[in-house]
Amino acid sequence: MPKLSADVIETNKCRIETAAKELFITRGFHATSMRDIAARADTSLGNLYNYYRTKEGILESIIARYQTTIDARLQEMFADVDRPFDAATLKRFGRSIKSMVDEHKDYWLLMYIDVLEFENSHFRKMFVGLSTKLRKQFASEFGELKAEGSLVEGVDPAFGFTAVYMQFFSYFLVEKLFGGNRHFGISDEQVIDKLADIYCRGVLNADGYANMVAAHVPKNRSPRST
Amino acid sequence: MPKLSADVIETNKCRIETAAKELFITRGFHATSMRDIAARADTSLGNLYNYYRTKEGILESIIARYQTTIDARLQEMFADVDRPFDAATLKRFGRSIKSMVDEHKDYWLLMYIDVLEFENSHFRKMFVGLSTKLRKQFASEFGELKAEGSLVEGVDPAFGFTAVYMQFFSYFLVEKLFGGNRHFGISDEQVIDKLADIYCRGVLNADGYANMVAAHVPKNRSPRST
DNA sequence: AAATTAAAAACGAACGTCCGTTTGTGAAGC
DNA sequence: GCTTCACAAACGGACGTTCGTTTTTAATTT
Repeated sequence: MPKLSADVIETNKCRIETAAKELFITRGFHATSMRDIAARADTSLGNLYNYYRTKEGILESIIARYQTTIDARLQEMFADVDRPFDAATLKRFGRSIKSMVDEHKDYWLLMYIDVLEFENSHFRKMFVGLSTKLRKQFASEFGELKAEGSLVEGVDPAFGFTAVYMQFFSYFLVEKLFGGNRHFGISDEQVIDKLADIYCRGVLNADGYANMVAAHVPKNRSPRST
Repeated sequence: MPKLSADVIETNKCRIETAAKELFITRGFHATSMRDIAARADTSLGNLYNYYRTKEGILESIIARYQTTIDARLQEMFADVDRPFDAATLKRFGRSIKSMVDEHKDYWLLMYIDVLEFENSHFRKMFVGLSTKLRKQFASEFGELKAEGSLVEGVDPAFGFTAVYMQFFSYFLVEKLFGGNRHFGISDEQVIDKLADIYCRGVLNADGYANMVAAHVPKNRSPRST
């Protein structure tokens, strides 16, 4: 009764969406025609409508497919953060964000398309309640910091982590998508280092900061260190 | 011999560009037609081509007109910063950025149009060499901080100011354009306060921070009472 | 294993609409 | 009275989508 296997259908959809994505991010959604997409996907105009109801349906499918990839990637990055305001951990986190922005540049361009042409309707959930999500994610870590008395009074660690997360994120977006070209004046690696230091110093009190530094000297936390 | 006075021409161009801008930012550049623009500007389709060579010419004119406005606004904001890492000054600066983003939301949407459809060619200069510009802008202020020995060792104040500037800026862009909806979990005013505090603490050393606080709290409303 | 079959998939022409731009023709201003 | 501005009609093409037909497909029957 049905004719194409699910695998083949998936392969075809992938080919179409890859073609569409490449066109969308280089010339925008409205400036890309269904004929362009068909040609680049090596199929016919009419056949696109066997897979998607409308042109916008293609965009939505691309975004949905990406979303799960990005979500998994973010979870992985968060799982790697055991001590949120340990400078070395924060630097590692910053490098992860750099990789994520680099590797999924297309996705973030789609986000801007969404902002402009769909009032960010597909991506809105990316930022709403962000600090709440992070507070839950790091509930035990933040609790520990508070219990230790390592935090500056009046500074919420969930706020601090949201801030440094968004700062890394915005920095690399500007660098990769806006042609920032070292807009902070130093290399990406140095930006990560300096930001991590500023945030640790801004969130941890004198005791907490000293403990953090001390805890990291003798310990051999990362297999990467020599 | 020209026929319309320069004033009238300017007025007409303004009317056309205002109409075009409103359409561009609500539905995107390619999704806006010259007919739409003509209708909203209360003129005829053909007449648009007496003022602009192409549709893209309208966009370029809008951007150019805005650019001078924004540049002046930024200069004004910077001029108001006498002591870059005084918490109260930094908070005032944050509120300025909030106002600027609020009042010129259109401009920043045009920036995203530029990123997507023109590879950011019109806006690139906004970010290149940003920290260098700020270093020049605040040369004397930064020098003074260094001379006083108020700075944390290894932290460049020009870097710190670039970072906090971009942080404020990105935060409000996400709030206004991406539907962030208090994505830091607290009000804009509180975000400004907390970020300013974190950055002051991250950039100034213990002496510098104490001096800054003392210099700015002449009354007995002491934040350090506990 | 080969032939049959009916539904799904591929296709491209066709549809109606809208696009950016050009052109020609009066109206208005120095 | 010549130049410029305003306008609407017109042009050629491209748009997203539909539709009818042909081809492919995999299960079913020989």
